[in-house]
Amino acid sequence: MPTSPVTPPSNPATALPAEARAEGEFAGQTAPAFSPLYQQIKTLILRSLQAGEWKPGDAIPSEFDLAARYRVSQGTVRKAIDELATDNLLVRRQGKGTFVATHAEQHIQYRFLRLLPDTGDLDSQGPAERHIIDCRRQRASAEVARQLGARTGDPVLQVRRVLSFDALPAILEEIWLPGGPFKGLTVETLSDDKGPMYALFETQFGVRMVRAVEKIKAVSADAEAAALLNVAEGQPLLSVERIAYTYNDVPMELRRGLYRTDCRHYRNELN
Amino acid sequence: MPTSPVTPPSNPATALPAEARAEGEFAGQTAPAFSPLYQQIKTLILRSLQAGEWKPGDAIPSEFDLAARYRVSQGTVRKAIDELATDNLLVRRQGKGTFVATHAEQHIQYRFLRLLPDTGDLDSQGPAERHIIDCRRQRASAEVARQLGARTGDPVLQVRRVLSFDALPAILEEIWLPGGPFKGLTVETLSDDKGPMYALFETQFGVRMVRAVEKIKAVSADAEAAALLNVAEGQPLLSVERIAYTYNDVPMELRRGLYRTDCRHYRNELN
DNA sequence: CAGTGGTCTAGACCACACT
DNA sequence: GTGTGGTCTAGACCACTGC
Repeated sequence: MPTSPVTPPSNPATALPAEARAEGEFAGQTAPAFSPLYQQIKTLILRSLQAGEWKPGDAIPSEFDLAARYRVSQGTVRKAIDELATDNLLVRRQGKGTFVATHAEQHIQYRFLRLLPDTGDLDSQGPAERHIIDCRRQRASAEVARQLGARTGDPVLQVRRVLSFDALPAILEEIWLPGGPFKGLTVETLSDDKGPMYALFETQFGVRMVRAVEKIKAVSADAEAAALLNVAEGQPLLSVERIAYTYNDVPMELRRGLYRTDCRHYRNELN
Repeated sequence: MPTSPVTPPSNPATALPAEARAEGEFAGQTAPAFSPLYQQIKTLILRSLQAGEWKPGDAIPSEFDLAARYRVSQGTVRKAIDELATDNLLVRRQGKGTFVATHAEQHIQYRFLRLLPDTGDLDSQGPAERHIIDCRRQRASAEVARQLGARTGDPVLQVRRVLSFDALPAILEEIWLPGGPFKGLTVETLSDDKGPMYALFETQFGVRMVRAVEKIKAVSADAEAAALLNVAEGQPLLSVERIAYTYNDVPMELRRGLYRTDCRHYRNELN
């Protein structure tokens, strides 16, 4: 950073180098509208994350370095990073640095799974046993395509599996993944892997799930679900339909789970 | 603020006036541990909220005034308020001030209700029609007492009601409230009131619900629920058990809802 | 216009982790 | 010790609201 540190206070928004000028873009219809500097920095960092400049688990440059790179003050970078950290895209560790969030090496086994034992104090249930039922290449139905932001007939992978806790089946899941990003995913890949599926997606396919939206209903077990979950046909089950998104709100997974809730419950905190 | 503005940088934690010294307290067992200034300020503001110094809907003093009052810089107050705002305890309005969050005059009809129509674009469903079934004074069962943080046999109020959308019953709720804080609550109070129940709690009883935790299960409709919700007995329903808390994590309401999810779903966002 | 929150800066110092 | 994030300050200026 040869020039700036002592530059007098010019308009900082226009003082940004080409890389940092997220303001101009193209401004299709709506007026450019004012966007604070730290928001622009946030966008730039996000772009680097998407582009894979820093991979999950990596440390990103220090706040000071980033401030120099974007020609802003450390405080401004800090505010940008703060927001990315509360979105769980980055993780700060005092004294060490700021890291790209990752599903691997993340102690929480299942990032988005909210099913807890009714009695079990805390997460005292052992690790889930996973059993893949099948993994098929197929074409997206209109419904699946719509939810994945794809077109009807696009290639998709369908995975079905059962999760058990203490040898008791608890969850039957049906998962759809877009064929492109997940080319090469097979039953073997899934079966051989230990650890969360989302960690596998990161390391093998470079796809990091960032957030998800779920639609929950109560349904009756049909014959197949009843058999696989070892309950009577017609038993009430929780149906959890999840769409998971990568960076930039791109949907990358559709998942429909049927949860047994006779000894477990879906826990949700409301603020 | 006669003295400080130019005071040299002494230890700010000990430079606070008596009111602001949230550090010392009594430090029962654990070492006092370091807590940043803005956390202490946050605690002090919280205390004023609990004490009712500023009521829901009121504006609190400006950041500048609070900074003077606590003898810290505006930035420190700002950070404290920031956190309280993201916790939904305060609401910032640029150019106007910072206000105590309230359920009344809050455009969102139901703060904690996550049930949405499957198709209805957005919140296009009309306001809910409410029908109180009964409201009884009784003694807390062991189970209810435990969840409300009370003792078995303590006086509680039990309310049952049905919520309907477009004349179709959708939710059957059973609500338990501690007798003390809600003394004087009657069927009439509830029936006469229009607007969210939590708004009534605020204005009539000075109880503001701040956060809640829900346990969700799938269950079968029993005869009574089936009749009230106009479904066949045995139909799957969503059971939503909610504990709502006021300031300081004090539980103030236990609520068990049975939701019809044939045309609606419980929506949850995961980050 | 004055008052409020919102952004940005620059510099000081603290707490923590590594080496 | 060096380098990182974490806290705190003080002052400048911008954007919004309402008189």
